[in-house]
Amino acid sequence: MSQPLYQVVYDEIIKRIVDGRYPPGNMLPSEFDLGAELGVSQGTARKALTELEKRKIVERRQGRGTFVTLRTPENSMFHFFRLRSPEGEQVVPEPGTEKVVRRQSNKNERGALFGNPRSVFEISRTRNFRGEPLSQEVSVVPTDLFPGLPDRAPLPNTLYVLFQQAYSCVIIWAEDSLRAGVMGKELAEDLGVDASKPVLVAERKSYDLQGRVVELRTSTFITDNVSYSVRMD
Amino acid sequence: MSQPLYQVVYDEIIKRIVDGRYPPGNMLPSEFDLGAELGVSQGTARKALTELEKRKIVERRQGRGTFVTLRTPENSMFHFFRLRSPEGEQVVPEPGTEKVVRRQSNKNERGALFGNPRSVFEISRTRNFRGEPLSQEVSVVPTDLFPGLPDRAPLPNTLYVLFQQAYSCVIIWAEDSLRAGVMGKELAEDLGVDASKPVLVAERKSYDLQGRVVELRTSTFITDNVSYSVRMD
DNA sequence: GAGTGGTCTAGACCACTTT
DNA sequence: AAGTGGTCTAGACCACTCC
Repeated sequence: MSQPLYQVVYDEIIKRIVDGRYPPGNMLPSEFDLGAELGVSQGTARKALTELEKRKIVERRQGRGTFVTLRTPENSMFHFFRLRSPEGEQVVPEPGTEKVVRRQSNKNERGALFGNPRSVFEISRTRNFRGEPLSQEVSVVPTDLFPGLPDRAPLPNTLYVLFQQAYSCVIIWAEDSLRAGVMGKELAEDLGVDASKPVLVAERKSYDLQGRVVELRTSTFITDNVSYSVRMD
Repeated sequence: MSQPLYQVVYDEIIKRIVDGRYPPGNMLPSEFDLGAELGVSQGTARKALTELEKRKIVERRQGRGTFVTLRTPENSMFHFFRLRSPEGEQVVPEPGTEKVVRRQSNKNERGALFGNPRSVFEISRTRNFRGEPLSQEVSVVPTDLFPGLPDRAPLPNTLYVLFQQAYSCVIIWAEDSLRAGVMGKELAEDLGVDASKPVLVAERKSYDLQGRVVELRTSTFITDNVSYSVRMD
């Protein structure tokens, strides 16, 4: 066989999630039913489901069933927002300002984003933590994938929840590139801090279920009271 | 049963690696032999081995066998050194200066490191990339775990290879806490750059096979020509 | 050809959740 | 009690590596 059977089952389930047959939060058929339907044994269906669980595409609970993962503010924060307080706790930032504009993409954005879009939405937001300025985040997404997005302002704290629930676009992984920099004059005014302040700059590419790059994000963090936590294993 | 059988098998294999019965690079018994010896089926032995492979404790290759992972400069770099060039390639730094001293631990180190050591080695090193200063790294390890370490100077580029091969201490995961900062006067002199330069500071805790914190490391990176890459999934 | 890991099956029983 | 995922077994065959 060119492709393992469990891979075929895996792909088929992804397809059904993408096309809406298994909507977010819904229960999938049992291992036996899925196996019977697709003509494989329970063990093979199980292996596909285990793989899907590892990538957090489904959630399984003994005695209950297997469910399509529903992005919530909690799990979205936990997976994609890596700031921790000095005590090691997850930082839950307070929303600050927000601005959404439609504009032409630049060459870099056009090359990186799915569909080489000429038109993008730019979502700029600031956040605070314990009353102090914490960050600015600028997300750039293709307008094609997210029609009417500016009308939804104010946007939720966690964009990826909106992407899944309103646009059936599920971010499953992302890559950050981190550098040190200085705040800069423009941003310093926005956040009300000194322009020479050192900041942590994170450039992110976000990938969805179908492997498409659907968001480019540049985050600027003030790391006086928080740190960006990375686990390597 | 209180503990799954495959977990018992997993723990037993770890034990055998730690006590030297399965030395680094050596081949383990086959799934069948391992199962027979421990009184479980091949499938159960397999599940334990798969778990060990996921955590990179063993490597498996079809037709060859299962081997205790041997830390090499290559895989050590790949797993624990996250700097990438602008083109996205792994950065291979050039060694700079090196200094190893024995000193008393401070309260923080004593509390965090395994065995609450009063005596530690401090390994300070600088690195360059493409001829430019890149980083300073200061590692702190208990003297008890690494006797005679200063005599081994110059140390290899990748400490973790030495830890495994000379001290049977296998680092399997680590956690970095990242912040932005400024270089500072002292370090600026060492590296020959401006003291006000923004830098990326990474504080690391490294854990070995037995779950012990065996190293605290503070790295200071100049991110003019590199970025610290993080994959979230 | 012998030995290894990789895939797949069929069936059993356990642990947990819901009705 | 019924239905789910979790563990475990025994056995088959395939794909790959090495001798």
